[in-house]
Amino acid sequence: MLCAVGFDQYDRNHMDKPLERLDWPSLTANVPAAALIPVGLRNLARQVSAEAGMTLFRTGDPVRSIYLVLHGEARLSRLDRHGNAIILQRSRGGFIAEASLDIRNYHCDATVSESSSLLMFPASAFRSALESEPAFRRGWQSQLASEIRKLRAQCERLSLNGAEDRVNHYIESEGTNGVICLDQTRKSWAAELGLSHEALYRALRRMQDAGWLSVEGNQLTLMPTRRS
Amino acid sequence: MLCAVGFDQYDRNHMDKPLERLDWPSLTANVPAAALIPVGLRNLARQVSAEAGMTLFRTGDPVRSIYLVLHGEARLSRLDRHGNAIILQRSRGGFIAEASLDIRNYHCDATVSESSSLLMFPASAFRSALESEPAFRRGWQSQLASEIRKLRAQCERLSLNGAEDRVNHYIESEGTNGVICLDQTRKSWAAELGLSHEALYRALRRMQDAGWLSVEGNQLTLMPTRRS
DNA sequence: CGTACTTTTGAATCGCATCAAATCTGGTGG
DNA sequence: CCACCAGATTTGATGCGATTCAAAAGTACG
Repeated sequence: MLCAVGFDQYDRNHMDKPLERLDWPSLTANVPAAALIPVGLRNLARQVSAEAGMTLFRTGDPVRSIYLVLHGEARLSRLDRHGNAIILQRSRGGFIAEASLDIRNYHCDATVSESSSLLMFPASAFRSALESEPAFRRGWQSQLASEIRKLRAQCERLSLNGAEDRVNHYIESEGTNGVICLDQTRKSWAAELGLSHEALYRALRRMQDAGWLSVEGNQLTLMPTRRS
Repeated sequence: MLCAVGFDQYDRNHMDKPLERLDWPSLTANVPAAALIPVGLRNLARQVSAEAGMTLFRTGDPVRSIYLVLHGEARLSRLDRHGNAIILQRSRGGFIAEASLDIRNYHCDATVSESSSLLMFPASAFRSALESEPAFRRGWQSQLASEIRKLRAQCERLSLNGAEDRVNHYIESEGTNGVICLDQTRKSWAAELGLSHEALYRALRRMQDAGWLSVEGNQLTLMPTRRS
């Protein structure tokens, strides 16, 4: 399912929209991270499209570009010893693999999980802009710190024993006021929670039966009556 | 076991060594992160000592200081709904809670797990130094990125199902060439691995019996014969 | 020497992973 | 439009492994 060639080779043939057509102001409504990019760096961006399953880069590839997901979703993953992919990051409307900016080679694989459009920035120009643009740099540091907090929450969640506790923790930490609208399939969510999809289905069922959770399509609501 | 007052109040009575006595060059041998600190910021540091169990700050406290662990160990933790502490970070010879620099209030508790000495930097001066000192800023960004990679490895580990797989992953990713010297008790390590301490003991036993792991005190060695 | 904590082993229980299978869903091509 | 297909969703049955409770032995520290 994965593309056999790296994105750096592929995209030369598939760059579809000239960059001039990019409506930057309206872009930043859906992709707040785009607002950070200074104008000089914007002009060096290449806009690319990718189909589901395509590979952006692989473990060991040199870090030449920084990717910003405009629409769709990109994922960072690694294979465990049994060959199962473990998802390390999921980005919708933001950067992917921010932490690779200061290393030479990637430590993970990055793929696109649905039809997506992205911006690619040359890594060297990206680093220079961070040096010369204080506002950009502050925003970037803030992104890194925010990613750290998110990952700590993920670790906290994965160290909970029960499936129901993980669901509860996810909704409370990733949602707003006990409500969340899932942006992925349940199967994929199960993997993010470190559960088999069957275990997740059953946990959701139990929580509904206990009157603890309300499910309407992709919108999940924790009932205030039994919130911890 | 936790100290009833915040560290900001406590330390005024317990600052033991005048800062002048700090031997910065020799310090950086054990605490590489200290080498990043520009001289101007060094002079604003307060050196403090803390006994095992003392609290540095609590969830909700305003972020006034940045802590650097010189000797000993500091931990970032949160309580789950059952009242069990979950360790989110463990720092020996480095910064603690780096990601809190750009937020107003802490999201975790920080405690000292053994007799330790630390440096406290005023958060505002720390932020100014990051603005004005390019080398310091680069080092800091690199620290943040490194913390992200470490947390991703931790998430990857916690999403492995078997106890033996987690032990194996820990030694391979935190150790060097399949060898690691534990810097904590096994009980504490078990919690970091998301396991009960009994499960960890049994996993270690099974791995030894299988000739897969060699244990000599705190030094664990994965046998090359059966490395994945 | 006593105390608190870690280390270690045992036994019972519970929950999740796994395998299996049926249904539902969205998207594709005839 | 309908048939079809791949993948997601959902439920059931089974086994294993981790948690839990219990207890003994070892260890560090005052």
